[in-house]
Amino acid sequence: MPDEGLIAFEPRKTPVQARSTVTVEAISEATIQVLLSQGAERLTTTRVAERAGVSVGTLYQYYPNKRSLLFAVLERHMNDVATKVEAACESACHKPLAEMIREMVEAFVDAKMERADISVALYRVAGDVGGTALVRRVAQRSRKAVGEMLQTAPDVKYPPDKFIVDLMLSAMAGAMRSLLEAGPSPATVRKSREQLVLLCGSYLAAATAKRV
Amino acid sequence: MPDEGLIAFEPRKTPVQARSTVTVEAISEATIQVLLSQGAERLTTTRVAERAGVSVGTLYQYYPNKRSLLFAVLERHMNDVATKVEAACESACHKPLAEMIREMVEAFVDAKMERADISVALYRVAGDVGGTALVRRVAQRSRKAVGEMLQTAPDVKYPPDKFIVDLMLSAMAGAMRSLLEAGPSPATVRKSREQLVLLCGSYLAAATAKRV
DNA sequence: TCATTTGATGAAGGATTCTTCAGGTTTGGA
DNA sequence: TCCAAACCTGAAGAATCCTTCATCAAATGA
Repeated sequence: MPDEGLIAFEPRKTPVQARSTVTVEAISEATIQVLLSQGAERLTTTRVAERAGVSVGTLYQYYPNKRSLLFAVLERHMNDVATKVEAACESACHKPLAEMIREMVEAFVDAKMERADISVALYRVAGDVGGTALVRRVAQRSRKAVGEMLQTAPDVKYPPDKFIVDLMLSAMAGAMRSLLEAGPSPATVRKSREQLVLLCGSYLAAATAKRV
Repeated sequence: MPDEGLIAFEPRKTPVQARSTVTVEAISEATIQVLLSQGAERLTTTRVAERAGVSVGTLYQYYPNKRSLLFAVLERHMNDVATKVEAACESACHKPLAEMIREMVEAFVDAKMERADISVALYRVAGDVGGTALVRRVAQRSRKAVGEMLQTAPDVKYPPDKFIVDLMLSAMAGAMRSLLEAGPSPATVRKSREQLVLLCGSYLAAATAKRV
């Protein structure tokens, strides 16, 4: 495993004036753009700064190094998605299983699509940057939320264990990734959303039908 | 999109003596090792050569550049997996749907696990190197094989369209990826294999139950 | 045996990249 | 108005990295 965690990831300085808040936001956005237009290999601190319309020095005032920049962008996006999934799970408690799954899946798909560009861009760096660790940590949040939601389903005899929920979520994420990377039309997205509901729904129905 | 295809990917020279065959194999293997131990960012032609026990010059005798090296390793692995899935599909023709799915899924899981290290290593470069394009091209082979297999199922009224097969395969691949990256125990692999059969099986059963 | 082809070497050129820092500009409040 | 804090700049040092090529070693087969 590549050494992770040995590098300072914390932001170096927090914006206090409005001016710098704009700058930091611009850098964040530029990171996505460069990632999309040039790829991870050609992503350079200088290039990001240029695209953001600031100098490299400015970038290093807020991020101690390149990895921390990528890490921060990745972290923000993943937290956004996880938060929305959690909210959906909360609001779907005590409903029938089928409805639960629908609301959860649709929240996930919508969250991803809201900033499809970010999602696609980040697939390119999730491997480095201690990405796998972060992905797992955030995935666990979703797993927990889904698990707790399922406990409250009136029509579920044997609530599935962590393992099953995990598998379902990773399958859903995998299908979503493949979809996003293909640059789908709105119609395709709608259809995929429906099919993902069916995929997760039929699996969970089968997996909760009898004791495992 | 990063510029792909503008670079020569073809091997520069094909081994003719036994000596060089060994060398090329060693380089290929060293690429995996470096990828696993150092990560994509720190993968260097010099480092790969060193690990392989040869000099950089030798590496460049067979691969015109770094990307072609990664591309070749990625391509070989994906073709291996796709070939095994195709074989499974062929042998499962005319059987009941449930059996088809089982054989296909198990072939996929086994193929991935056979060289789990390679699979994990390659997730780290699939984003660059024109990987997404390659992944899509190879995925299409599997999709075609699965689609044709399903045509012969005696208990399927409405054979699913490409779209559905695609979604199922990407979901399966996504779950498998998440599993592999977690470094699973043999027991976990067995259970996952079973659950993946259930996931794909219940989805396809649901998706072929009525006209879409 | 020996000439030809194949394979291997690794120092060095050329190009990028990450990161710093000394010095300048802008902002906000006293 | 004026000063201290916040913010920005971009040239340049130090470290890698990719790739080539002139040169040497091994194998092949006639």
